[in-house]
Amino acid sequence: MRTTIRDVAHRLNLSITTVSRALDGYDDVSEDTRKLVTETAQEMGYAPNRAARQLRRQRTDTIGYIIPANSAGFADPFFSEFIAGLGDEAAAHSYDLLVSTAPPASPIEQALYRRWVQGGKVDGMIVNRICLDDWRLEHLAEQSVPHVSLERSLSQLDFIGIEADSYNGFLELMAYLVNQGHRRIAYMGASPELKIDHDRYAGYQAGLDAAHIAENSTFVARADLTPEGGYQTAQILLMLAHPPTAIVCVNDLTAIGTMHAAHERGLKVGRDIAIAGFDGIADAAHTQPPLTTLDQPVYAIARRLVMMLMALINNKSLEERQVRIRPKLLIRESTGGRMNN
Amino acid sequence: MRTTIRDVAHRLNLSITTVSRALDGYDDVSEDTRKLVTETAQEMGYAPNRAARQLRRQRTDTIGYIIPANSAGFADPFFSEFIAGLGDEAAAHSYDLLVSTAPPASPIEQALYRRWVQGGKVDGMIVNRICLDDWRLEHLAEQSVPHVSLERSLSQLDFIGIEADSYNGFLELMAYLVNQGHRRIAYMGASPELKIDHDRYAGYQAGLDAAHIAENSTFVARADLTPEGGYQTAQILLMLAHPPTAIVCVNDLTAIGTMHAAHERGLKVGRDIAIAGFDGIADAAHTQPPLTTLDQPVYAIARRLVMMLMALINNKSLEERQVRIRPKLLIRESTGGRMNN
DNA sequence: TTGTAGGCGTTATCAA
DNA sequence: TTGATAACGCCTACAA
Repeated sequence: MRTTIRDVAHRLNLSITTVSRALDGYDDVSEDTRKLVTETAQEMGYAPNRAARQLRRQRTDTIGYIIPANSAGFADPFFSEFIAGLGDEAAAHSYDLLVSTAPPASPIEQALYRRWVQGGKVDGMIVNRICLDDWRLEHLAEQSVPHVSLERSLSQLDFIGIEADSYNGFLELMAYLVNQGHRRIAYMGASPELKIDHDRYAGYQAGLDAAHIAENSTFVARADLTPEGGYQTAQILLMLAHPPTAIVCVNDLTAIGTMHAAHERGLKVGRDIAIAGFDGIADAAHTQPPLTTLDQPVYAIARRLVMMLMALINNKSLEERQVRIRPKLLIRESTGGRMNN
Repeated sequence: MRTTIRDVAHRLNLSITTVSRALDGYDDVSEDTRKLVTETAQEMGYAPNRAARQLRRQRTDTIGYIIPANSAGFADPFFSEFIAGLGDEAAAHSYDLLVSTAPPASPIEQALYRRWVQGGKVDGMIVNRICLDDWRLEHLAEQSVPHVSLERSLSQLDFIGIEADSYNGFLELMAYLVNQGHRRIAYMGASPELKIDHDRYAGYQAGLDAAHIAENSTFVARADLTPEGGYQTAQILLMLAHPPTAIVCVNDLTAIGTMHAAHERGLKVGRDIAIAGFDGIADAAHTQPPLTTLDQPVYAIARRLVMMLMALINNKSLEERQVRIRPKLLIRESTGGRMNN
């Protein structure tokens, strides 16, 4: 049996009330008593039972995040960085982070939401990998569960969270490539239901438009955000009779796979073909050649999301309900340039 | 207010006892009642309050894992894969996974353990990145909290978990390199307190020994498991008057940084220098050139760890308390070979 | 400054 | 087959 507050109280011949208040820092307890209590509690290895506290306080001091894992054994550094950010910021508020994985829109995911949200296992949720039409956001809004998201859905009335300005990021990237002389630029995206694909594709199109280049449908391909998917799909693009001279990818992992495919066909990336990604994962700086990418501060974004969620949960006012972050174009050798970084 | 079991009972003019038992699948409740209850509960969106259930049952159906994050903004794909494995297997047992991050052996980490373990927030713990002398394992054993670990410490009396056979893996890798004609082989490790560094370094030494090569202390370097660290540290090795012709790295990220440094000095990896890693992260197959590595099935290991922990928590018997996994040598172009994969 | 007592929502024991 | 009732450990009005 673990030590409870009763044990501590009993040892000191005090009431549990006094012990409770001493430990919680109420000011209606004498300094001597407080000191005695905290020391004894420490010594006995007492820590308040979380379940009991939760039941009583009607809050869990826990937030939840479900990793949208499509395939078993996936491994996007984006998530380790994201989770590290969530965990660190949560810990800074003495909150815990509950994590699970579930394929998007699967029954597993729905069961999890039920268990966590209806069962009061979490006080709020973090959501990402948003779809244009996303049941999770609707569900959470309906249940009035505090939540923040990275990216927003179209149906969302009152969006609270952060979004990357993918559109303008891609526009900038496209302008850069056009400026380098590229006219045959391909887009390697992800599932078109994803908000990020939607935005980045739109940025791609706008970039073509601005340069008065007609869109070529054979230059639009979609993979699954993994290096493997990028590798496979890039092969198709590269086998075209008139292949592209540049490929912009929806994320870094896809770009890494794409580079691999290009190398394999004997192309020198950065000279024979330009390839760029999105995310700015740590690896991207160390690929060969280093990868041009639209860098977004994933760790900082995660922390900021938790800060926003904390405010929401505790009914604090939010200075900004919707934060827009412009990714930073890091030009490296994979697109031939050496302008910075 | 969320719907409670009372609401359901009230709506059906039944006692909460009956509702509880109907939902939990006891057989002393009539089929009609059960059907009625489950349907109504579903319709009302009832899910049992977790805190109350935990308090009553004295178990949380939750396991914990603390990511040993040394630096902010780290991002090792090892962890996303590991966490995905933990989450998936936990979910398969209807368990939840509580995650946090803390620098190893920091006060933050200790406070977390206190909150989770003493506070009964988790039923068991997963531990990895084991140090030769690891306070976490001692603490958990002392408190008799169920736990399993990836790797073991020296002080551990009764180790339950999985360990990679790093020693023999490195031995095999060294034999391969020697066989390729390498005599000047460097070791790029991590903190020597880590069990993985200890084992892999020992394997490196044994490999030298077997080939009757004297150890050269300038060929032993240590980084911090990141690409950045590998990059920095490799520069030192490569600037030696007589640099190594091969570098074996303690993990893939370090190897990626090392490759970067080599490229930067104009070396063609796989021809002018051989570089190998450990882990088998997905990226490793798509680096340029593809990275030779000792592949360990991280996702499967994570799942297996949770299975073992489940057995421990539920007092089931464990067929194997200590599992040893031999990593698989994947020879790719970064060491010049093309033998497989 | 300290103590008494009620209840958070469940599950389990016992009685009907 | 069902229902009343007592905990689980904690916090907090209220009383002393």
